[in-house]
Amino acid sequence: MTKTAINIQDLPTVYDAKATEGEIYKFWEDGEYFKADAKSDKPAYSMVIPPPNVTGVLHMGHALDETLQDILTRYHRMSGFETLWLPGTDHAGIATQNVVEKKLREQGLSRYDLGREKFLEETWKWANEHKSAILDQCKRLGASFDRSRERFTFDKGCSDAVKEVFVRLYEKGLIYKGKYIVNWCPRCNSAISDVETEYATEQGHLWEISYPLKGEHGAIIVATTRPETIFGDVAIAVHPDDSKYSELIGKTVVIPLSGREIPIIADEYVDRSFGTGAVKITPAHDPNDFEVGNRHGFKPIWILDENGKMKACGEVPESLHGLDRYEAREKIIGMLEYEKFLLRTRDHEHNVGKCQRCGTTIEPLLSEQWFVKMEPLAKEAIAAVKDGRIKFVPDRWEKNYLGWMENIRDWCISRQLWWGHQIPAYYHKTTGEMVVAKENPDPENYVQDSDVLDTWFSSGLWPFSTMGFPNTNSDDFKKFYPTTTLVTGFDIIFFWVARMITMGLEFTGKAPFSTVYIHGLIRDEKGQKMSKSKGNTIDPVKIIDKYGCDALRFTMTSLCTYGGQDIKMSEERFEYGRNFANKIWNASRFVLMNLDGVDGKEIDFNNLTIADKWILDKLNSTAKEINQNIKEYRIGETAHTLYDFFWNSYCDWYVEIAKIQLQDDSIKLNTQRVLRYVLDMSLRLLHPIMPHITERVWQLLPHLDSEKAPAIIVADYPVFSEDMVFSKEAQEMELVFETIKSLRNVRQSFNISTSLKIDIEIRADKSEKAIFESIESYIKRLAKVENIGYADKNAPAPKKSATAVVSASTIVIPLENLIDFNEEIKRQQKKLDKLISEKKSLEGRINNPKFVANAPQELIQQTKDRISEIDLQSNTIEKLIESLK
RNA sequence: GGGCGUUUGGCGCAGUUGGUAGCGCAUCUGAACGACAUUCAGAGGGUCACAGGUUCAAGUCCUGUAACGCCCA
Repeated sequence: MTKTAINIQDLPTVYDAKATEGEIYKFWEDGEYFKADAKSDKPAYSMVIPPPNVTGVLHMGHALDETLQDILTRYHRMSGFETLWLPGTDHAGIATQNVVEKKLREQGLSRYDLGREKFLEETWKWANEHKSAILDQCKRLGASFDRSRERFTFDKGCSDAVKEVFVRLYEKGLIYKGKYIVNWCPRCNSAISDVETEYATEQGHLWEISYPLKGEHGAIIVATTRPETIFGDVAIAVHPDDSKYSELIGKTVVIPLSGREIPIIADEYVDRSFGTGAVKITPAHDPNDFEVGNRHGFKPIWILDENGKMKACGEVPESLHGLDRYEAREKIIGMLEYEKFLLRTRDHEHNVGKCQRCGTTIEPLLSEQWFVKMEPLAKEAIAAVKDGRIKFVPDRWEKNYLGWMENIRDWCISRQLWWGHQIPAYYHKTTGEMVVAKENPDPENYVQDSDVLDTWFSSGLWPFSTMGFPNTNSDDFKKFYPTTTLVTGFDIIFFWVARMITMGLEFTGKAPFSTVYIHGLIRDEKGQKMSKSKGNTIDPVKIIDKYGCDALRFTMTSLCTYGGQDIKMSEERFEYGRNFANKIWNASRFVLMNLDGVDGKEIDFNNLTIADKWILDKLNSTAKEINQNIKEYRIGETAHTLYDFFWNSYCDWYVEIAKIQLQDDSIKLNTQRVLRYVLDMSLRLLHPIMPHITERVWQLLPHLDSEKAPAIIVADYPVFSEDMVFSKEAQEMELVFETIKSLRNVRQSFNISTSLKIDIEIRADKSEKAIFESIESYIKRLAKVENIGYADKNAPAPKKSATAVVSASTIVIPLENLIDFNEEIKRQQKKLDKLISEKKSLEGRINNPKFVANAPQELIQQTKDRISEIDLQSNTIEKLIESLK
């Protein structure tokens, strides 16, 4: 990594990301630059990573999320903060258990064959093997997180925090155990929470079934989407005001195929317009029916088991025992039809709950579970967002969050799994008495609850369980909690963000972060979600191999919008970042190759050319804009601004001009200093987004004697400086650009080869003559001009020439034998038309008395100035056209 | 049903307080050069979904409509 070891001339002409990035990352690791110091005096900036699942492999979503966090981390590290980005992984209860069970199945085993203890051993083994794989992959992304603080949601510290929180919530009455209808996944064999249930519209049927009245003729017709549950019916309900059924209320009917007798009841819950207006009540298998059942004091009857199969119980006909719910449905329909109980079958579209993990249709099941009482916790979580302690970016997500929080439902936290934090509740073996405590009070006589907690319960503690909680006196907790920013996708606002906020406020009294930065999701080029099953994923590691990490980062970043729109991604888009990295590389090569003899002194401000001042001014305003953009989380704009500055200002103009200035011994040294300075500052500005290439070049660059930083990663981030404002020169440089562009345009219009040098005659306006004289060398080189002459502004327009009207002046290019005058007339006419239409619209304004009365003075003046400029130019062009005819 | 988002050149998208529409890709034309062909120079291309309204002035603010997408019920 030392400068002397490298011969600048040997640097490859194409940037080799692969050869650079690993080496640079190691350089940072060896230098321990990612390590945060809890004892530092600097103000803290901290962030915790949204812990990826241990089961996961790095995907584009991580790549984006981690890149944005790394940008913020690196920016703050360079801006004087003691910066901690804390990495870790999530034990991912169901997902991990599924993976290990699948592996067992391949060996013909189930988890029950192993038993709980052995199964957990296996799972731990698997988790330990995979725990860090995804974070290792993040190294390829350049992630500058502090691996010495890496955590796992199931490690000792996090487990202690979970127990502490569970016990305290229980003691406060905020955790309770009870029998309620939960979303049950028959495949995962566990309860899941409301947010883990997704709804999909499905084409189903509505079956109308006749329940005969007991002891008399007649029947009541009930419409249902789930005929297989009739054996669990405890009543038929109708609306109390439904005259159709009023005389049936209180009568008894007989359940078809089973013969059990149930009453007809009245309940306002019934929707009269749905089906026949009479519904069956099955409290054990439907959430609404459960409520109705409770109101009327019915005992629920279970007829489906945890696997979604018909129970072998007295209520269910023997021929159906053990049948899967869908098989049973088919069979029951047949039986009902045969027995003439089925009156009608209609198509019916309805919403069906699906398990978010495996897509299996949810079975609402009445069972005993643990819940967190959310309403009391939500109060503070709502207040914290409303009063601004926590800010969402973009702010529209605030509404989304508040809407959910304000209608919060209790959180089912128990899962019938083995992999996870086992619930710290203990039951007496004989009396059944329950004790909730961090440790088993008496292992001889008490057994622990067999259920485990929802993974998100531990994720909800992540910002403080990782900082030492429950020990709130730890150095990390004191220095880095609360964290500053949380960066994540909108898809886990409810799952995770909301829960961290409630838990953080409850247990630390502080909001766990002050800003939640929400970005969009990465989709494929058609806007579809990427998924392995669809086969439309893009592997970030492959992209890094092919285009380079910095290219990946820059491309992704540039696609972020302030509104957090989803990003449509296709592989070709990474060429954008790769090309930019290559541009940086080559501009740097140019500068490095031209720094021979440069000293370690600062720029001499008394010996600056107009171009020097322009680029310094431009750099300065760019730095200002970038700092502002990052502070406002306008990361996409940050990328665009830097791209534009570096490529279009520095490379396309300043470097080209510097080539001229380097030929002039009186300004050579200072030009070298400016070249170096602007490159150095550009690299720093770019570093958070493109860390590797900027560090690489920075290490090669000779620095000022006063430079203290050993690496760009810890160098000062550029900020706006009053000393670097050169408004006048920046304005005057416009003349350079306009002149050169016009001349190039003339050249292209008349097919004049670039190898042919031309002469020009400038008819300069008084105010511009001096500037033209000072920029002659630029014009000569960049527009391939041999001789520059001057003439009076009002001299007659010469024949046989092309003309460029630039600002208040006119440039004549004599083109004997080279020019087709009809072409020139056409060219000039086009420009004239454009000016005239612009003038027309401006005049429309200025002639409107209301505009003059209301518009800001500055704008009025601007408009007037522009009109006179147009007058001047169009006048010149008109005369020109006349003379050409 | 409620809420949110999107609709801008062929494609993908920017456009922060209202002040004459920008970028990348693609297209067309041309290319001397010791940083770079992953490059350079030049050019063409948009009645900003639609209909009203506010304003001197609307892509931008307000109302409504349509299409697509997401979240919640």
